[in-house]
Amino acid sequence: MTVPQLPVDEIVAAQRPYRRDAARNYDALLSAAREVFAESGAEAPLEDIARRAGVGIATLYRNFPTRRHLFESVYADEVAALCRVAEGVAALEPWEALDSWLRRFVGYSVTKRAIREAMDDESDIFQACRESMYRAGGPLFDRARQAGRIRTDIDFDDLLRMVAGITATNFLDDAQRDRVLGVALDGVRAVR
Amino acid sequence: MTVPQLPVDEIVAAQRPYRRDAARNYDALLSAAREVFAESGAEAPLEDIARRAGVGIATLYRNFPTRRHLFESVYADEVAALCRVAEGVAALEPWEALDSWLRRFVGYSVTKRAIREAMDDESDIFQACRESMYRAGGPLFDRARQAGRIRTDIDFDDLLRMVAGITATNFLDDAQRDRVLGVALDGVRAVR
DNA sequence: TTGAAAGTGGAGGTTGACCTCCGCTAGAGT
DNA sequence: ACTCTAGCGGAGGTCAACCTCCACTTTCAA
Repeated sequence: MTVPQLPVDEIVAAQRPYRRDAARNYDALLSAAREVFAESGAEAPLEDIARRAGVGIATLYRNFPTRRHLFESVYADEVAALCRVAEGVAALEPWEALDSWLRRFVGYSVTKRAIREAMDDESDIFQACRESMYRAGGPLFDRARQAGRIRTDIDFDDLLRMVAGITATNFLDDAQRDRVLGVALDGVRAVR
Repeated sequence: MTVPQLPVDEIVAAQRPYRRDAARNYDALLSAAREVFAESGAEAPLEDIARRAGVGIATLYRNFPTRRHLFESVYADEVAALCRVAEGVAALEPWEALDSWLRRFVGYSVTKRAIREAMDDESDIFQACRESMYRAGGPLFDRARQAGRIRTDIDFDDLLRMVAGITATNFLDDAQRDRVLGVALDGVRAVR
């Protein structure tokens, strides 16, 4: 694979241990954490996560010295996946491409919701994530803007936060979330 | 005052104890809780809240048997305030009235952010809050819609959730939040 | 004014999450 | 195949939040 190496990917790769058993445990912990955080919120007992991963609590602490470290890794993992999606939609028509990428946020919002409150924008990992999002989605944004489909008084960061806020909110059902997101995005289109 | 009695007001009034010392402690606890939740998040130690209210921990538990009860009361208190605001803007031009009411959400979002994740839509209090919001803001919405200022494929619940999501999100500064909210609301206006 | 009833505070027992320690296991390199 | 080391598990000590209990204080209405 010749995927361009994004900041998140580097960080994720650097964290993953070398030995095969250790790497397996690391992966198991990461996906167990994603599930447990989504189900029980960001304050879920770390022991639950270790148990679900089929791993001792010590192994969890060895890989992720603090709850914060684990958070950041789960988050980085999801961001990386989201960035990969951006490549997949690059062939679409400008507004379509951006629009469909933004709508992918929904799938990742469960974890994000649980994670967000404990996350401050200052950490290195978070910076890397933000940077990655810019690289992945920024071109789509620029292209749509050049095509005249985006009003000029909004920037990419505005847009990201808007969508993040909406997708992280509870709705009655997915249809409502999509409808609301669509409405907000209509506001993003070029006026006139 | 001949303010129309909203569901929240009833519940808030019913909870407040009769005796003067008890009522004073109740109020102190409520505003201490609002502050502490805003500062330290929804998991803040209840003892911090009791201390800030200048009250024993037992008094807190007597008034609010569980953390959840306290949450709900703080939340109901804020909703009540927000509902009162809706009367104040009723004189404005239809879209202006709705728009300015929605923008008041921002002021109450700090607490809401801390509270939301622990809040499920099933509780009686939450239902009462929702009901109150409808009564307070629904007319503004209907009026704006009748004036042709709101697209017809969105309802009031959609709009509430959209704004709640955006206002509960972290932004670089207030200017960014306002800008993004404005963009989303442009989407809410009648298209064409 | 006074006494009954409602309310108060905070010490301390209980609970459960956190995280370390160390004897054991399994992978990597020769 | 063998060794040596990185990695493993989970028992149990530590710590902080929760919440109850009860002797004392305040309010209120008669």
